[in-house]
Amino acid sequence: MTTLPLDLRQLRYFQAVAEEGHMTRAAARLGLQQPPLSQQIKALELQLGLQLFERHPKGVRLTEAGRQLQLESNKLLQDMADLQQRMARLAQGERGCVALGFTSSAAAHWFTPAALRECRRRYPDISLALSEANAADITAAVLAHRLDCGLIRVPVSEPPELLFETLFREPVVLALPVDHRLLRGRSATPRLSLADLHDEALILARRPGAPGLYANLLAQCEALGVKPRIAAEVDRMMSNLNLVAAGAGITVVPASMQGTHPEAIVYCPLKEAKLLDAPMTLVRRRAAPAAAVATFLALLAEFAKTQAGAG
Amino acid sequence: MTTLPLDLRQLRYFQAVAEEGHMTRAAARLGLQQPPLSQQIKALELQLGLQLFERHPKGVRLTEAGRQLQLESNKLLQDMADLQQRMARLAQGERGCVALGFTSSAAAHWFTPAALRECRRRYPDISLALSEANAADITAAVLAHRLDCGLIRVPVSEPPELLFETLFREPVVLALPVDHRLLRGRSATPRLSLADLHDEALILARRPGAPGLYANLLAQCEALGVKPRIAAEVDRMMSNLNLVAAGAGITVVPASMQGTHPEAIVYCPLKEAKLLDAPMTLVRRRAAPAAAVATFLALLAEFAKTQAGAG
DNA sequence: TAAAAATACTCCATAGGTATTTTAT
DNA sequence: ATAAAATACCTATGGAGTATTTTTA
Repeated sequence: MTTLPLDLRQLRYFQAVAEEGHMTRAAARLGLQQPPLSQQIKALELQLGLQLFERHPKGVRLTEAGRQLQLESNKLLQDMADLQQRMARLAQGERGCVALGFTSSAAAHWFTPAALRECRRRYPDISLALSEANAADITAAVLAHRLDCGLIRVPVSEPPELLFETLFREPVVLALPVDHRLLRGRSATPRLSLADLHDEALILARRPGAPGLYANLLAQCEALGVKPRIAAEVDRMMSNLNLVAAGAGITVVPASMQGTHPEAIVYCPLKEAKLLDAPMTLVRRRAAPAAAVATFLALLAEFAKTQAGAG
Repeated sequence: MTTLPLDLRQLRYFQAVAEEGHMTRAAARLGLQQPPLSQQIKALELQLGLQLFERHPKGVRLTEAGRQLQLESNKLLQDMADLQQRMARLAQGERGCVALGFTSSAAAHWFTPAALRECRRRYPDISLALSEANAADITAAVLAHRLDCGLIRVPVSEPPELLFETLFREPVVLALPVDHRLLRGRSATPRLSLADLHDEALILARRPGAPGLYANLLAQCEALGVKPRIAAEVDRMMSNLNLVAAGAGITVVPASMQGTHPEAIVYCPLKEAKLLDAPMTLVRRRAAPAAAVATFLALLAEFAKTQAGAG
């Protein structure tokens, strides 16, 4: 005998009657008439094979079995309501999981950690799965649904299924040792030009698998006939600045990195900054994202506006 | 917006589809056709505002939200099944609560603790609420639903709403000190008569509120013109035997107490035992008892038969 | 006798069935 | 081209409403 499953509706009705101790009042509270309520209670008693209420002329009273059911079904109904609540939060994007990839250069910008911190603060039930990789791998992972979205600088390829959105562009600045000759006899932070780089010792970060900021810089110099000397090639932008601070040469960095080694480095605006500025690019699939991802993307967009103002 | 409650049926359907990864197979497993199943799944997705499955040409696959729902609803469905199971056990009388009262003389008989022990062994989920009181209080408590049933010896009143059932009758025996003069020059345990009590030192247990065995004994003696001397009055039957063992006199006890102080007391059958035998009486309401009480009563009846054979 | 619950019936919403179309590989 | 899911439409079970009767203190 495979007994029929319990009916949630009947349990809810039962709860109402148990609390009111009165069929008619319980029916009113439930927004229905007394007879169907009596019927459902009776059906429940029949199915369980238990008398749940003693009928008295001024209402009903729980039997021992009824009291037992009340105790045990209360928890169940609560769990059910909780489940519904959690699902609603999932649907509204207040809960869920976002898989985000970023390049090391995207991670280096204060925007990235700040946005993630804000997401955790505002949406503690959105869990962020973070991973760092180069732009090509991130693009492939988003395409393959292994990631929901990615933060990169310059896209390396643009498959039609993906959307590349520039969150903001960031100007670049020249970084020079405080005692560099280009600074002598000028204002504290003079506006310089690419032409000033001619014959200068230049420090570059070359990222494998991504034609980044420095490829662009060299192309622009070549277009102007300017020929800097490559003094060093390193693998992280922060290393550039360490070398500049040591007086090994000059470099170009996103403006957001200003402030590193303030005692040893002077950051100067560059006339051609617009030609060189570094984008922060969001990669995502064109298809509508899951709700939690949408929430995260909205937060990123909002934060990007903040950054545009601040930059 | 008070969202509609979740539908358990849809959750069960969802589980089946999630496990099968295939609408048609899941429908077969659930004993229905594919279209209504698809409809219910769609309705669930619509209500939650979440896509639960990705539709593929060879079946369906859970989305991230679907996986979440699966995890959380699994537990809920399990809890629901458990609740149903527990209620079924309540209905079948394998679980529940029995409030039992007994007099101290009922408790003194091995039958009572043995029956309770057996009940605990066979039905560990039936909880026994035990209380000791005199027969009058027990009768009143059963009448007032404070107790489900009671074990007493001689009923003190018999309200029509209550049922008094003699589980078994127990003969009484005479208990004499081993060196008593009635034993001299006879067989080891001679059959004695009430007439032999004439002028003997008799030890009685007088129970307040219950005309018990000893009131009956004195009445029978009087009817025969036999006049024993009352040597002592105590409040527990066991005390009688202690005094007999000390040689203070003789007494009459239910046969079940034979074996106490075997080195000092001789128990002799009594010719008039039938007139004096002590009943074990079950008190209960005439109305049909709760299932667990019925189970307990059945066990008592079964045990009483055993006792009848053993006695 | 006067409340509250139970019963008798009616109606309709919807779960489920059947037939068919659409979809995606 | 094929297997699976979606859609369209129909049927019927049963939940809920209305009117009435029964119950019990």
